[in-house]
Amino acid sequence: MATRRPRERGVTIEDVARAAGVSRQTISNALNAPHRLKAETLERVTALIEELGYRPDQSARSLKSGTRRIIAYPTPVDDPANPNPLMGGFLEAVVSAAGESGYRILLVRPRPDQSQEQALDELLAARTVDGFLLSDILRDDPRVAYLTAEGFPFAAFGRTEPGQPQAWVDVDSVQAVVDLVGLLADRGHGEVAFLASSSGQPWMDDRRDGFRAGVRRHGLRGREFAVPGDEPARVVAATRELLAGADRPTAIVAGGDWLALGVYAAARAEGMEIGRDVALVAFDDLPVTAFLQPALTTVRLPLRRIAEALVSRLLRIIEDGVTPPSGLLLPGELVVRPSLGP
Amino acid sequence: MATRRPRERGVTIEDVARAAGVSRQTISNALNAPHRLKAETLERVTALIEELGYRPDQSARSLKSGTRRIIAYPTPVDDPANPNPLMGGFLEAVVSAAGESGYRILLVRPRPDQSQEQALDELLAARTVDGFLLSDILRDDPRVAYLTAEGFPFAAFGRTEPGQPQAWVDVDSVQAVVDLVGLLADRGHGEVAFLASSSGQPWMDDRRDGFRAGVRRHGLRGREFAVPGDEPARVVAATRELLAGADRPTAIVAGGDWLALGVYAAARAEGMEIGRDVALVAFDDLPVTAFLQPALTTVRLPLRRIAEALVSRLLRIIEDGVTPPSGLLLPGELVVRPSLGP
DNA sequence: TACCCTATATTGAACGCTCATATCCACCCC
DNA sequence: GGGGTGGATATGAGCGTTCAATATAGGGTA
Repeated sequence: MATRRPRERGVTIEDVARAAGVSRQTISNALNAPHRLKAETLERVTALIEELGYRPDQSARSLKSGTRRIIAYPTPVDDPANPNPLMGGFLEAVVSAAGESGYRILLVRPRPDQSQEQALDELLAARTVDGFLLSDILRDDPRVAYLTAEGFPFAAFGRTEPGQPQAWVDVDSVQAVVDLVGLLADRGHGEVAFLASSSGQPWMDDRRDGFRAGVRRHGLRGREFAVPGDEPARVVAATRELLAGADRPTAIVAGGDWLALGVYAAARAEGMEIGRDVALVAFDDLPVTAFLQPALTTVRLPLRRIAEALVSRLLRIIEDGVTPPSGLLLPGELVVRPSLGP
Repeated sequence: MATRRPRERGVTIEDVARAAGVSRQTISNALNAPHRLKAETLERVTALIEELGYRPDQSARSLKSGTRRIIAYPTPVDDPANPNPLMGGFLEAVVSAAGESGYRILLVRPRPDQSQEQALDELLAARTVDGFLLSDILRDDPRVAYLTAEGFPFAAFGRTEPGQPQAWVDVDSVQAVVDLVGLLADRGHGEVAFLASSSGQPWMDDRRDGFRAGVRRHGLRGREFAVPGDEPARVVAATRELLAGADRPTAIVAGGDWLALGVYAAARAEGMEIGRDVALVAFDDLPVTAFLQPALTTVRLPLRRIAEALVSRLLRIIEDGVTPPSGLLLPGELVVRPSLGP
């Protein structure tokens, strides 16, 4: 471990107290309980705090109060071949929502030699953070199990198991896909296909379930195709096969916009036109799809609301010790565009 | 402010000391200066630490040592119409690189009523972090000016001014674009156009400079077009105009892959084919471009190396007080694909 | 034997803050 | 005038750690 230069100490509460001719506690009160001070004292002290640029040391405050005002977010591993373009926006929303309440977001990632639980444990045991925000929740997620066992505050983007704290927020993907299928049924499609990637993203299951439910509800004939992996070449190849087949569906529900991009490419290669020869609907509303012609009908995730709900639920647990009795399911927003056909 | 339940205190150094029948300091040494203990004692204490699950409280440690082992990263504002899909990968690389040395990344964002400097100041004055990692550096960036004035450690992804600390890392975009233009010159193009967005991203200037230098070097005729903003519709419209014009260029250098997406769409609309009717090269290597046909020639950013260099420079400053004498310019990686033409 | 040096372990203080408690003072009531 | 009341401020302690200073023993050296 390298030599560490202790950082030059800043102005402390003692400095301000001396300068103001009052005690430490009065300064502390000026910041934490202003109503306890005489108006005149408060004004004088506040001016002095401002002038000296005093800010309470976060570590000292934390040590005493046991509270860090920091939330940890284990960053999902980002597949370089299919990065999540919504990550930036989601993080931004989370950081803003947390910031409103004076909390900050700490990014975490297990070291190569560490399990996910170990990485969480390190923060938890060292009392570095007040709670965790989890995303990309798996069935039987080990992180959820661990935090539940420790009784440590967390909120999850994605559903937790029945026995666990229901501090989750999720998008009602099932309903959203049912609605998408409904749009297709309205336009007279009878033969629809679902395109999934088999690379095991947890959310794909819900979307598939939504497809099945939608097909059943509207009495359509539904088939399911799995693309092995997310690489564009494979997606395009698999989709071309689907489009070139004899029993070609009249409409495709893609499990995500990323897959839909492959459908556009495949259709072009096969000399077909989306919206005319085959209808296409998808999920995620990735901004890049705005370059597609015709524009893609898809489902937009309410990222801002998700972030706000996650943070507010987590803070309820941290600050008031109240765990929500049930999860929160937010609706996806249908964005109807011409790929749906006439 | 809401009532705060102090978190249940964990096992402290005192607990371990009592259990081991030694003093606090011995436990502290076992972790921070193991060589000072007799082998036998060390073993016994280490086992006990493990058994009791003791982890030094980060706040207490910070309070005493003045060091936080946390680096702040002000999250760039993400334009929802053109989010940065590389953000996730960059953050991941930064988090990993910092994690290697035991540092964590704290995300920051000014509150609506705050300036950027104020947001930094809040962390700096409250001694919440040891240093800053900045990206999207502007000319005369106020954050750089502020941190320089405070003498506070920072490293920047993007160049700082001559008078300021040269703790920056950047991609040699100028050289990369010169190389791109070289590729076009090799293939006999004489009439090339540069497509920039005028929404003021700081990196666009370098790319434009690279274009100018490349054109000069290779004796080509170069024109420049500015797209007003990043919205796909505008990009496509502007590009169509360019392609439909009488003096259409034979090759286009797009200032970024995002703009190149618009060129593909425009070419299709105009009945042209990229690589045959017009050559196209761009910058960023966004993963989505893998769906484009023909594939795009572009420049890949060495994000992992950038992240590692940034973190190692920052830690040098924080831990050893050594500011690098000059910035680090990393080469972009040319990725040649068929959009370049035969 | 006296002295110093090294290896190992302990003790007291301090980091900067906030909590709980104590003090002071003016005022009011009977 | 004794005693209570309440507002404003001060004091002491302690959060969990590490640093500096100090103790103790054993061994080598003069």
